[in-house]
This record gives sequence, structure tokens and C-alpha cells, in this order.
Amino acid sequence: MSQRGPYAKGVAKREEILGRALEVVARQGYRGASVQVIAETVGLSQAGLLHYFGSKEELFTAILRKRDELDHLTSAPPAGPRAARDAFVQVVARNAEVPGLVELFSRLAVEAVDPEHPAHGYFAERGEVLRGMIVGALAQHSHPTALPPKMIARVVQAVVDGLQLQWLLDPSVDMAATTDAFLNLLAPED
Amino acid sequence: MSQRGPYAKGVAKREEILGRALEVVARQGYRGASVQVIAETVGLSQAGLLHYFGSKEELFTAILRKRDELDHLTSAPPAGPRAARDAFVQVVARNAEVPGLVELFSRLAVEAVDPEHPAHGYFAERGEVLRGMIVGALAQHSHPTALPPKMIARVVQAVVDGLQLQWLLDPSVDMAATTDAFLNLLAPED
DNA sequence: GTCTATAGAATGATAGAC
DNA sequence: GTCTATCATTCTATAGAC
Repeated sequence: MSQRGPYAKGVAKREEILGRALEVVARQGYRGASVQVIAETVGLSQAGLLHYFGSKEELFTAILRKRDELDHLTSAPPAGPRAARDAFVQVVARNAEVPGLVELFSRLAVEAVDPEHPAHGYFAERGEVLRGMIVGALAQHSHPTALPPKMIARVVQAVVDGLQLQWLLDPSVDMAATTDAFLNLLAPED
Repeated sequence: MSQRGPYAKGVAKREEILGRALEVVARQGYRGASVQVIAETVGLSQAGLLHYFGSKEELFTAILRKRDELDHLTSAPPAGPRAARDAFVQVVARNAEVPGLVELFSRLAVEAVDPEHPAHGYFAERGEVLRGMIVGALAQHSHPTALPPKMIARVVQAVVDGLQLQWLLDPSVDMAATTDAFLNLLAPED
């Protein structure tokens, strides 16, 4: 047994549910989906699902955390500017395969603007981690940057988030290509 | 009388209501405000307000259209790259004075992702107009751009929209300064 | 742990009086 | 044109049986 102590089984099941929920939202899309709908597709009743996640917001936040984990946003980035950048664009490209997740992310991001919202902390921390990674990648350059690295990081994050909105509105937008071109402009030497 | 024909009075009143609603949302903020709340602050009953705007979504879309009008997004931009750019940054700076409007915009933008949503057309058109202006401003440059102008326009729009999200989450973010610095990077010669 | 049933609340829309 | 009253819906959260 790899896991011991209380909750070990509950945690495992929770993870399993999370994985399925993630798949469902990614594939079948998210249109302001209710707990009810997700519960059905996951094979539980609404109450059964809320048994593992105390509330709707916690469920959705957990789904996004799981996604970050799968996207390696929580682990160390690849070494070298080129590799880090490729991985970054890769994540953007894969987002275009999961509109439901992108929509969930965007929707929750706006709602979490309220400091009282349960996902407020998640988005604040995630932003910091992401921008920290970008700053780290920039630091590997030999040339100094024209703008303060933290400012560049904010701009890069904004580009990705903003392009998601444009893409959700019009799926013909090529998020990955646009991001790549933009990064090329920022750091042509890579 | 400047206006004749049927509805002339109704239209005028509608505009008046709109102006007040805009002020209220801008100053007192928007936290997923209900029609009820806006009606009260505007001095009407909920039903009275919906008499002028058929539905909640139409009301909110009308507010955003009004804002665009006041921001001169609907009229011709100033001539000359420098003037156009300054005006652009000015709009961003003024957005930082009206968090409620920015939140309303961001929230509706996500919801309008659904092609069936009443505001879908508004956001699609607004995006095109905005990007058209950016392309127009770029065209006034003597130097050719490294990226296709349409792609640059998407990136600029994304930066503004994305920074709004960051600023809503953390009001210490300086949207105008960041936008300005970014544009400086894009077109140093201006 | 999981389900059924229900509470409870919010809100948008509409009917109809004045 | 404006209001009061009400309808109708939707959804989350919880209580309680099994």
C-alpha cells in the first residue's frame, strides 16, 4: 500500500473522480455546467459528488488544479530558454483541444475576482507561479530585457489569457501560432 | 425638436436611464449585480427597467455599448501614430477608474462566448472594430512590422483584456503603465 | 459512501392594474 | 409608462434513509 492513514481511500477515489470530471469537461465542453450534469457524466448523484467536494466552487477549483498538475505547471520547468518556451507554447496548443476547460478557467477567473470567492486564492497563486516561471526563463538570457522582467511576465500572461477569450469567441483564432509569434518578437534570439 | 417620429421620447428616456446605469455601475461597482439592484439605483422598479430593455443581457450590452460610445471607440481615431497610441493608453488608464464596468465587461465577455448568447454579436463586432483601429494605426508607420498587422492587433487586444483580469484580481497592477511599456516595445520609434 | 428527497434562495420574466 | 404581484425556473446545499 502506498498510502496509509485515514482518508487514504477517500483521497484516491476523489482523485479518480477528478480525473473523470476533467475528461468530461475537456471533451464534452462546459457551458456553465451545473454540479448535477457533471455528477451524471461521472456516474454519481449530485449529492454523491458534493460529498467529495464541499461545494460547487471547490469542485471546479479542484478540476483546474488537476489540470495544472497534468500540464506540469506545478513542477520545475525544462532547463534552457528554448525548451521552456517550447513547453509553454505546447501547453497553449493543447488548450485548443479542450475548449471546455478553457471556458471553465475563464469563467471562474472572472468570478474569483471577488476576494471572498473560494477560488480567489487559487488564481492569485497560480498567476504568481506562472509569472515566476516566465521571469525564470527570461533570466537565462544573456541579453538584458528592455522591460522589467516582472512586467514582461504580466504581459505574457495577459496575452495567453486574452487570446483564450478571443479563441472562445471565434475558434478560428490560432492561439498557439499567435503566442509563438509574439514570443518570437519578445526574444528573437531564442 | 431634434428628434421626431414614434419612440422619440422613449428613446430619449432610454438614453437617460442608460447614462445613469453606466454611472452607477462605474462608481458603485458591479458584483454580478441583478436587474433589481440596478433598477433601484436608477430609480425604477425591476419591471419598469425591463420595460426599456427586454432582458438582462440586453440591458448589460446596452451599457457596454454606451461606454464604447463615450470612449470614442465608435468614432474615428485620432490621426498620427503617436496620437492614436496616447488615446489608446488613455482609455486603459480611465478603465482603472471604473472597476465595475471592467468587471461587467469581463464577465459578459465570457458568457457571450456562446454563439446563442445575446451579446455574442456585440463582442465579435467590437473586437473587429478595435483590431481594425490598431491595424490602421500600424499602417501609418514607415517601418514594416515584423508580424502580420492582424496578428499584432490580436496580441494588443489580448494584452488589454488579460491585464484587466489581472487588475481585477489585484488592483495594484498598473494596467496603463504596463500597456504603455508594452506598446513601447512594439513600436519604439513612436 | 451513496442515494432520494427536499429545503431554500435568488432572480428573470410576465400579467395586469392604474 | 410604471408599478405590484406573482410565476417559473434553476441550482446549490443538506437532511436523513439505507
